[in-house]
Amino acid sequence: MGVVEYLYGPGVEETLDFVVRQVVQSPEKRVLMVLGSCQVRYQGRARSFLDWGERILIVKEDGTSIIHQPSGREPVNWQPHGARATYLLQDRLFTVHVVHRKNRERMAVSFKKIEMVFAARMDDRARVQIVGMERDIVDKIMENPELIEPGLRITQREKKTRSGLIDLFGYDRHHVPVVIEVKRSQATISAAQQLRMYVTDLKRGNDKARIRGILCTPRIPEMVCRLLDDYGLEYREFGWQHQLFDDQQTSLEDY
Amino acid sequence: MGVVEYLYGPGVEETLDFVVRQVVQSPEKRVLMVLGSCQVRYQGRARSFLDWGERILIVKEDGTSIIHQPSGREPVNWQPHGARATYLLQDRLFTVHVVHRKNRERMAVSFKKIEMVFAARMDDRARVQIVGMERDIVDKIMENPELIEPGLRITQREKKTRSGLIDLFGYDRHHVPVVIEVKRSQATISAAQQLRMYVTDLKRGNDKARIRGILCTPRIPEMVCRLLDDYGLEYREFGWQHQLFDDQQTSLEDY
DNA sequence: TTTTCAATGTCGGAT
DNA sequence: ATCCGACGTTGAAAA
Repeated sequence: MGVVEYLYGPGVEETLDFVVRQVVQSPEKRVLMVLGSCQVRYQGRARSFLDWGERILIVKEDGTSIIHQPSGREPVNWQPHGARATYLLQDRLFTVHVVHRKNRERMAVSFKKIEMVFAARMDDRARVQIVGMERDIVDKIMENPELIEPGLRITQREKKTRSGLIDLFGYDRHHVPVVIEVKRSQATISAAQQLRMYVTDLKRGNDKARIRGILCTPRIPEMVCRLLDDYGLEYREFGWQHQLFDDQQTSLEDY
Repeated sequence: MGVVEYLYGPGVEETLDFVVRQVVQSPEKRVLMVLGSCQVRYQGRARSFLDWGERILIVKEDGTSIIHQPSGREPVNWQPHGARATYLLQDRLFTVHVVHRKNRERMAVSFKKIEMVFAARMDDRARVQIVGMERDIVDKIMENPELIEPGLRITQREKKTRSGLIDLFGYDRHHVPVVIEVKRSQATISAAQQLRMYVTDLKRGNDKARIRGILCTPRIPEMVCRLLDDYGLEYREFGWQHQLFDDQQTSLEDY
């Protein structure tokens, strides 16, 4: 990080001065972090109030603002990118107003005590590379349709229907049309319905036509299974962990 | 915050020593934050790699670990609560291994340069109070069904069917059964399907029975509207912003 | 811009 | 523990 400026245990005036100098008036974008005791109000899609407590506030370069409590993955309050933060003293509290004009939302964070504040220019041009998403599973099936069943031919990917995009479309060994819907994690009721709708759509104007629907997913709850049955649809167990590579178990044991 | 200890620009050995003393061996749970240049690997439900860049790592009291880039609301890598962090030097890198045994997942963060590291005991017992969630809208309709239409009577909330819980159930002014599905934000295709399934379920064994289905939502896309039409279902515009209180616009204008 | 759908979704509640 | 649905979901891709 090119520059990291910070204050340890500053007063509210000192904090405001620091933020104005290091973030607001800085020629380069900076990420701001504040640790301290604060209260949070939010108004927008909903409305919320969070009483005093010790938290971490981060205001990012793109306006994203998040407030983290000492536990939990999700920020307790936030504004997404595109928001704008302004800083001021209000009733002897260091207050950050984060306004998202486009979304018509705003959040106000008021600190009565600041343990630490710091501003950093962060250089990060890397983007995370992920393997194991739905796209990868679809790729794998395209490549080798026999993974689903012998004789299966895939002819289209992301085939359009009136009700959305079909993941995979093709014909089985008896030339019966097959619709395949892929889910990377446990099958849901909604996935079953989605598949059903695709099949129904394709049958339009030819109601007695035989069209198979297959839901490919690593796991399926009882209820979803019943639903598929009711709709005359099928299910294939298909998890990327077994298909894409199978070294997960051993390497996890290392710890 | 009772205690906030920190180091500015420490070396990797110094960092490890600090973390062991302040976090691992601390009798009280602490939240750890590290700013610096790191690389991240993840393996579990999927697999990912993130090349060098300047980021913020937070390891919370409950094991939650998140890595934030200088923009975006979502952590670029993370582990949810229940994970456990261990700290070590590896190839002259300060490395944090976060392992989630239950989920069979792990994440490794390696720092080559640390700008700042600090550990804080955070006291936060407050929980956010939110108004404007689906529950609140359902409450409002329960209280005054006329908001939906004159003569409507609600008799059941969270009525069970074979395919799930119906938000609201009752009878209209002509004693026709009505199923109401509430969505706090824009209606989705899946919501329309859900409602349809509820109505179908209730008709079971009495297929010609008239049962109305109403989707209550503040906004509905064209396609969902068509779907509802196809299924013989209805839609009522119902946004909590107008119904629960109506001072949002004026107060947002203040900024 | 709007719509649609995936996500290492996370989280809470109910069974 | 599994299952189910909401979320101030966010984010990306396509229309």
